Amino acid sequence: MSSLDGPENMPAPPPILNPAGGANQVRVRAYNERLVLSLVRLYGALSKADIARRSGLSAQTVSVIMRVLEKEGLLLRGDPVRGRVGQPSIPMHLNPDAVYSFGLKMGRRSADLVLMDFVGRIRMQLHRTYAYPLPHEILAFVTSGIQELEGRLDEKQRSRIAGLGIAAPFELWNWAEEVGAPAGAMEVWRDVDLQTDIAARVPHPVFLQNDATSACGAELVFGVGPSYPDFVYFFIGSFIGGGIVLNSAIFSGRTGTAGAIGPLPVRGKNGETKQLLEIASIFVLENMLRERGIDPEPLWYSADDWVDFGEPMESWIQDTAKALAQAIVAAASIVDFSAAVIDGGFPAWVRSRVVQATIDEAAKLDLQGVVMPEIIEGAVGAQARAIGGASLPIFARYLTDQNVLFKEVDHAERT
Amino acid sequence: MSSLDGPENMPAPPPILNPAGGANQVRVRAYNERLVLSLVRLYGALSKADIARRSGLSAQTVSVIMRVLEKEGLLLRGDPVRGRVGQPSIPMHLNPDAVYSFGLKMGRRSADLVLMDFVGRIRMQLHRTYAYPLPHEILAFVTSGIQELEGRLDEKQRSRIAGLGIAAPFELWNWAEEVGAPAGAMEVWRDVDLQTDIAARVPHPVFLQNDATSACGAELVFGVGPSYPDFVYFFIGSFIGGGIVLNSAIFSGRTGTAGAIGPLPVRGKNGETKQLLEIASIFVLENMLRERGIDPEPLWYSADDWVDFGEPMESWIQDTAKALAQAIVAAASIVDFSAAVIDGGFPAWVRSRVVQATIDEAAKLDLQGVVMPEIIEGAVGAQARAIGGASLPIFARYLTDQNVLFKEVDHAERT
DNA sequence: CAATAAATAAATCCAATTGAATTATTAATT
DNA sequence: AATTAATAATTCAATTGGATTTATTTATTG
Repeated sequence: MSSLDGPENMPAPPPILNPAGGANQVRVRAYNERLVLSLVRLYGALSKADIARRSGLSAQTVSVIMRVLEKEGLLLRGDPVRGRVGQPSIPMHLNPDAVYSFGLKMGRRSADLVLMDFVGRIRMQLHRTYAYPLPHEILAFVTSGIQELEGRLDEKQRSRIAGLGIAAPFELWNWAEEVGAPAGAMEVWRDVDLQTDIAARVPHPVFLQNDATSACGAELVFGVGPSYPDFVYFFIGSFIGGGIVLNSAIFSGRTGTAGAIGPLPVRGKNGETKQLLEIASIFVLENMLRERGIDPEPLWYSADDWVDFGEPMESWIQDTAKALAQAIVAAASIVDFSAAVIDGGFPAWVRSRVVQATIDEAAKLDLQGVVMPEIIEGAVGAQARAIGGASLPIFARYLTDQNVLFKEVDHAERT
Repeated sequence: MSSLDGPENMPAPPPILNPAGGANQVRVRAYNERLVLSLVRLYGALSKADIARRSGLSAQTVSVIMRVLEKEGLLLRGDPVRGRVGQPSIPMHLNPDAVYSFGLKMGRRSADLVLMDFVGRIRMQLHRTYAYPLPHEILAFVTSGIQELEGRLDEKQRSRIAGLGIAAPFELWNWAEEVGAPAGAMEVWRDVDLQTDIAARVPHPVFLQNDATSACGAELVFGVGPSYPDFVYFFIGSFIGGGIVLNSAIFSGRTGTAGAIGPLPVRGKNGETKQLLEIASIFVLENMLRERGIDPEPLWYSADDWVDFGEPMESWIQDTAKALAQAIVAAASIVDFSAAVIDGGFPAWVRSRVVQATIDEAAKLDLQGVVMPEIIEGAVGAQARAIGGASLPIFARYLTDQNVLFKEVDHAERT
């Protein structure tokens, strides 16, 4: 009954535990430094004494660590806080200019390259639209783009670039026709290893993650994450995708596709079973517009700048909300998420209407016994994917997403 | 857009990070000791050099740690392994008698008390059936039972008892009538804190966990866990319940009910929407038997000893398999589980037929785009809940479920 | 006997803690 | 207004304790 009946009949079980799990002083210091930076990031600004209280470390230890971090330029001291008994505390905050990171969002209709600083602000960006993406064009965009953006930095700033994080869809060759690519044009992507190809042309560490997962990560770090320890996330782009946050950490799963939620079966308008992505994707809206003779191109110029497309958009929002509501109930039946977060490559006013419609549709469903999550808007917006991508190099090097000492980095790194 | 626009407009975000997250030497040693024990447990037997390689620690460190653990009686040395060049290695394994632990499974129809050893073998057990559980009877059963079992141990053995782990259903008062309890009889449970009440009467640390989650934990540790890093688990008791394993660790969620899966909506025989627990629970079979004038009592005498109930059981297995198949597809759409594990309070031959029927039913569903998990039988069996309960004190004190240094224990401990 | 691997003893290193001292402030009292 | 007490932040110096490094011993194969 048990697999532990003794050493003799053990058929050498596979190694599941992290093989490099041991702890020592060097790793402890590295971990504590990341912990300090992460606490400062989470709270915006904290004094040494604050950090000592929150980390459980001694004041002396924190003092030493933070002095080092300040000397390295990662932390800046703010104005002393007076008004309370005792020596005034000196809040320390992240130096926004201490670290920069590139984020590349590559999509089915457009690509974005952003330069993000240490506190998550976008400092520069480039945007490009296309009918469909081709490897050599993407490569050219990212290499020339990085060159251009780096050209606007001085030597010192360039030395502070932590790397490039790519947010890209998996299996681009699927559904190529639905987005209007010529048959077979996307097949080239089957043999492309974007991470390796870009790493060969860029003098920085390169990271890669699914685009929706990246957006979810941005929401976790810069959006509603601090208020919700776990949530299911939907990002409506030309295709809908998603992500899952558990215990304040991205859960990407064995195959990296956890929370993909695109293929989730939902009941369509006429009672037929459809996949979520066949309803709640912007390409569907695009096709609806085209059918009615409306030019859909403005969808891709700038996500923050849609015009009101009237009836067809109204109809798309309704369908999308119905499908999202069902997906949320299904997810909530498996895991007791505290929130369902909805964002997308569209303006805030569209997002707001999608969310409200989803709340209304969810109320119509049978919720007996289900712990329903709060259905809320994402706080990051259309650039979430690029921001999430740009976060990858920073987190890999300076921050910790959880209080885990020796977690294996689940996104491979190439230098 | 970002929540990090500066310290001035931060409304003090809630503390999500573990407040006691700092690392120091004492904790490092405690962690490394647990890591060594966990590696030995996982592999059955390992030499010091093996542990050094697998943990990444230096040979000397491992040597010191394991000598201490051997001195404390937790590890035993096996026969030297010769046949290879160099000094023969000495495999070390857990001393089964180093630690004992009580496990109490309290259900709607029966209770079990087991004494488990350090390697997960049941050494003694008591069983009791009832029409429905009442607090004072459970308390009497556990206190007298522990007294009786401890009486069979000598003084030295008694001193090695790590604690008592309780596996019990949440919200016992729900569905009371369906299992034949008189209306209102289960209401008393609303005000009972079983953990506290038992802790007051038992001289050991007491832990509490949902019964299905406990069974899932037993499967993770003593069953298929070593072969599958993540799986969704179903335990068919008088009510069906479940659990979720992610990254080789139990995920119990914010409210402790993740993977409860009982209220999952599924389509019933006649196309109507039902909750999973209304179909795939043993109480349903019990009622079917009673309707046909068959005495259902043998269901509860011993889970390993059912008679073949013929047609009604056949019909129940079919219904159950249909519902389980739908639940598995729903779960797989959210998380890319590598397996769906089915076990229950019934004999292995029933489990085997349920699993085969579920595999057949799943094949009939639309699986387009879904990463389907392997549907397999649980390896632990009917006692999984009690074993999982008994594991709680052992894990809390001696082992680590993941390579997480300072995880907060998610089951409260009372001494 | 040479090569190899396991195991361990001794010395060294390093980061966290402890305890005491310093500094800067507010609060209370004269 | 001046003085004293209390409090809190920060840091210096000494200590602690566990991991690593280096070197040695032991046991085996070929």
